[in-house]
Amino acid sequence: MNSPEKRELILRCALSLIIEHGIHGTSVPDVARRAGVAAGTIYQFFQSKEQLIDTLYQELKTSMGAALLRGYDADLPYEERFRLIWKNLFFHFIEHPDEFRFLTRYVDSPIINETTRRGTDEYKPIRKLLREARRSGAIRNLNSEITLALLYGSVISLADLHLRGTPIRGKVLEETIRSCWDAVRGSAQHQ
Amino acid sequence: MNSPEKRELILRCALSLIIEHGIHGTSVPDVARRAGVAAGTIYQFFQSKEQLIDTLYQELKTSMGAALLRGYDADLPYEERFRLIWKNLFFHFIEHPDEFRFLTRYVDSPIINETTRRGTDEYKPIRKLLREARRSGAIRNLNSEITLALLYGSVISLADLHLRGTPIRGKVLEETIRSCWDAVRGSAQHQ
Amino acid sequence: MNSPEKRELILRCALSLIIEHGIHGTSVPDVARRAGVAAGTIYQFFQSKEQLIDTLYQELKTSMGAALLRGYDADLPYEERFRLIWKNLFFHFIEHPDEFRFLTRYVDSPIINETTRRGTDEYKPIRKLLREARRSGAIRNLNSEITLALLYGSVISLADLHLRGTPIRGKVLEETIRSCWDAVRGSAQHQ
Amino acid sequence: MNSPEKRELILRCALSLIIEHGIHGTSVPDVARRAGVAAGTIYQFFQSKEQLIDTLYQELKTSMGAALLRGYDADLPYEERFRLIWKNLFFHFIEHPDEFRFLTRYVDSPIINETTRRGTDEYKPIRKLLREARRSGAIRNLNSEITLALLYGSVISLADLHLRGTPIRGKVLEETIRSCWDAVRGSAQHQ
DNA sequence: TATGAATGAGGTTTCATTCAT
DNA sequence: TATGAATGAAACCTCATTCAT
Repeated sequence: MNSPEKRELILRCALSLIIEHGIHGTSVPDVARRAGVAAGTIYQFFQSKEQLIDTLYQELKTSMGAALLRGYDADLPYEERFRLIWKNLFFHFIEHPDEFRFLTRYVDSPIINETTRRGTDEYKPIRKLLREARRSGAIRNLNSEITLALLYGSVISLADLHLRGTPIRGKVLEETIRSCWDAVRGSAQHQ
Repeated sequence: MNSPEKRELILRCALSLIIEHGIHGTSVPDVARRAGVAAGTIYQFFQSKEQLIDTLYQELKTSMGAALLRGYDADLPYEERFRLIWKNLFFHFIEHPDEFRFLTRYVDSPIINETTRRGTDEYKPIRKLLREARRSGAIRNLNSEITLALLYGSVISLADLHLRGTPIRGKVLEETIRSCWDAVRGSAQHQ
Repeated sequence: MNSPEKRELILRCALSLIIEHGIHGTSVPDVARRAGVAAGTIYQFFQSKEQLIDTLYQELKTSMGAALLRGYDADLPYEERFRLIWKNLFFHFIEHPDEFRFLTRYVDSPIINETTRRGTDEYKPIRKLLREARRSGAIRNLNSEITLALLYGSVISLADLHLRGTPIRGKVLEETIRSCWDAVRGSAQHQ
Repeated sequence: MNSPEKRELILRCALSLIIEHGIHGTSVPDVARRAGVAAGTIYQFFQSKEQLIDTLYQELKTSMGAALLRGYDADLPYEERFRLIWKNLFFHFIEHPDEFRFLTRYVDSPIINETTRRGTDEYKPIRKLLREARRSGAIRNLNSEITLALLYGSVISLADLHLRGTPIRGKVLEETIRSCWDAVRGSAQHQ
């Protein structure tokens, strides 16, 4: 196993342990044991436990940011783009539950470095989309930050519900997305 | 200062420290120092640090549950009731930012006892309201769990936004609530 | 309840708790709870936990010393006196198991004050008896300290056995005492 | 220094400190200091202070059990076997005073795990010897448990006396052993 | 580069003791 | 005199981190 693979393995094992027992309940030797390496080896890749967690946070956020824009096409109608992003985020979350839990649980944690948390703005393209749509009158005349919060909040909330055992798929999923779109669009004209 | 007051003080100091430094970053002596008592005194009121945190969680959840239904009147139209609850929750959160942060940050934390977390169902009256409204055709034909998630998720998300510096009040607040109501109501008939 | 009675109650409760959980496992509040007094009250009678235990040790040793000589009569033959003392000690121990356990378990404990442990010599009359008997040729020609150790060791050992469930009474007890007497007397002439 | 050696060192240092200051008066850092290791190191070898003490008890009991039977030969006459065992135990105790103190002081302590205390029966071969000797008429017709208690009690008692400054050796030792043998043998026939 | 035994600072918790009531 | 809440020193123990191998 080469170095990048080992690094990834350590991060994955840290993630699963943290989801199970919390950051506080996960020791470096625990991570080492699950990854099948020595505790010291972890310090070949990460300066400290904190930095490992920071790195994990960054990578998961980047991964989410990439998923967000999968198949994005600026030529599609606003509603289609909204639906695409909503679904990209939703499916990314429910297909990677540990990443979802980690990102939402620790987003505000003092354990995550302030600069890491700010990091890059994963939602930049969405902000742009929302600003354009608003200007064009395609969606409700609301501050884009608010619209983004409504969008993001609804996905988080429903992914959580799904993972807790209320399945959201098929027609229910479609109706749910329509509901979110109604919130965003308001009584604005259709494109 | 009598005993219940001291107990409350300890809980309040624990809350503020946990918001600042996380549970992990808050030691019992830290809490004691801020509360102006000896470390041992905390163990007069709580069996352990864990139980202190559990108690905090329970009390904040109960307090939120009470705020939720302030002024609730089953004779009001559905939309009014929805607006009332939305605002109750929103104002409770933005007026008690630490409680808000604590409840949302640690809802899923392994630090919170499983039985404590389940506890009583604060949202029971809302579930009932949503079920009735759905049956009567006043809102979108969506599983009440989903509607509740949309409602709760939007409040969380917007309270968070507000506390991060994007003020939501006045007309913006009204439009935001209308947006959430649109999501819930869908194309259903007005009452 | 007057003061001396309360003092005795505290000592008795301390004794029973110490036998159950050890000195280390018995806290002053524990003793207070069992005695039905406040923790602070114990400090009206004893300067410290250590001094309470010292006092307990002293009183139990004095009580044992008194039991030892019950019915002693210097005019009796040596064997009779030996039998009397052996039985006095044996019955005192098996009738007061907690006192027995405490005295034997903590005789050498660093918890007991050195001066307390030395204290008065409970065995003085016995030493005298053994010296006389030895001089008179009635018992084996062995250092009285050794004879005393043999006597005391055998009682301890058999009281322990009895309390652990091997009953020593009736003819068995008689034969056992005879055995001890044989050890002490040796091939010396009968009186 | 390799691991087993370090483990043994820790046990030996714990033993000497416990004899000096009691279990309660011996802290884990104390043991670490005397052993020249860090406090945390002790937890590499033992799960807890309690388990360290349990282990110590077990090892000393095993060591005593081994000493007991040194040179044992079932072909020797009963008296010789009795003398051998008596001396084995006596010399083991006076040559390892700390082990002797520890074993006798804590045999009944609630600190020692119940299962540890029961453990293996170190005296099994002696019980067998005593039963045989009794059946063959070589010793007094007394329950073997009682005879064992007399034997064990006398050794304990005399080792204690010796260690307190009354030397028992040479002719005195011989006479003392004869005394114990007289107690056991009674008026039974010589072999 | 990888190991894992060792470290020791710092955590939680206990409990003998005090003192205002 | 009696109380028991409060104290805070000191206990046990964990675990992020280091470093000789």
